[in-house]
Amino acid sequence: MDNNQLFQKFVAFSAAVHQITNDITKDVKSEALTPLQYKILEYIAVSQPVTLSEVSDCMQMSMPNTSREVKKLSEKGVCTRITDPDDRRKQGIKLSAAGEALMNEAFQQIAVRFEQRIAGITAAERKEIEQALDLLQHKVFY
Amino acid sequence: MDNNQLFQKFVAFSAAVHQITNDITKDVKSEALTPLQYKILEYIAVSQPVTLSEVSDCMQMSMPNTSREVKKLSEKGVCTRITDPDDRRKQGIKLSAAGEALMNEAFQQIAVRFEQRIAGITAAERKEIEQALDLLQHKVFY
DNA sequence: CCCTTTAGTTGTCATTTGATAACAAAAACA
DNA sequence: TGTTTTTGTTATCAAATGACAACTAAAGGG
Repeated sequence: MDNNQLFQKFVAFSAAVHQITNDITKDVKSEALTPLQYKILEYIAVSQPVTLSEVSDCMQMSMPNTSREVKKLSEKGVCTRITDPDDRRKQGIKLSAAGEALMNEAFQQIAVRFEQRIAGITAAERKEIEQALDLLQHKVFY
Repeated sequence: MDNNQLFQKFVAFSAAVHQITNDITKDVKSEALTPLQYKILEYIAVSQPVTLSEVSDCMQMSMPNTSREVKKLSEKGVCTRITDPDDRRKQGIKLSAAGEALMNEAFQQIAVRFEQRIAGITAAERKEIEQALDLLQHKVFY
């Protein structure tokens, strides 16, 4: 069954991606943040501004726990919350300047490790990789 | 800088893979297992037989904690440990019959969701996806 | 205007996970 | 043979995370 073969590849591939990204982002998170807090901050970084509910949905955690963790993040000065003037129940969560600095540093480290990983690759291969990333993102991981 | 663009894609892609696989495997884990225990069991399933040290390395957890969690898994009857006759310090960890059954069921559920996700794709597209998975796994996530 | 829904907060408790010290036994090595 | 290294265990403690109840305030709908 061809279907099954593709699924096998998918499973192996997902496992590999998890493994490698864990490896690459290992020890990147600031000492001041717990792993969960780092993940939340990473999510905020790429999706800002976000609401608490969006964080809650995407991170698959309950509102009370999300509220607590985001509160800690803003207490640590890495994100800010401003009430949405159109709907004063909602709040827009963004990185603060300190948060931007922190995440820039983190991404920098990750970038270095990523480049080490793909060092010595030809321009043609690079192109192929780029296309493969695009393809999969559109057709499978959308 | 082209380098940076590729890195951006890599980050976005990794995030998407995490998100989608979390979504797909959500609620799949047996009620009897904690998330960590499920991940360990998944690792054992695809790499068996493994030693404790291998689990410890791959899951990036300390030996004491690994020992504890694997002990719980065998107490729950989902894996077995047999002492390596060639080196009696080591032990080969495998899924038990119950563990196999549990993981089969889990993979079944994941497979269903995966197929829903790629439903309505042409044979040519399927081929492309397969090739992209292979390419990335060999050149980036190895 | 009342009622319901949505968005978020606070507090509390249980469970999970991480960290560390102290240990045992087999293997490797000198 | 004695020492060191590898592999794993047990116990204990602290921190992180998850679950839930009770609450506030704003918005929406009749």
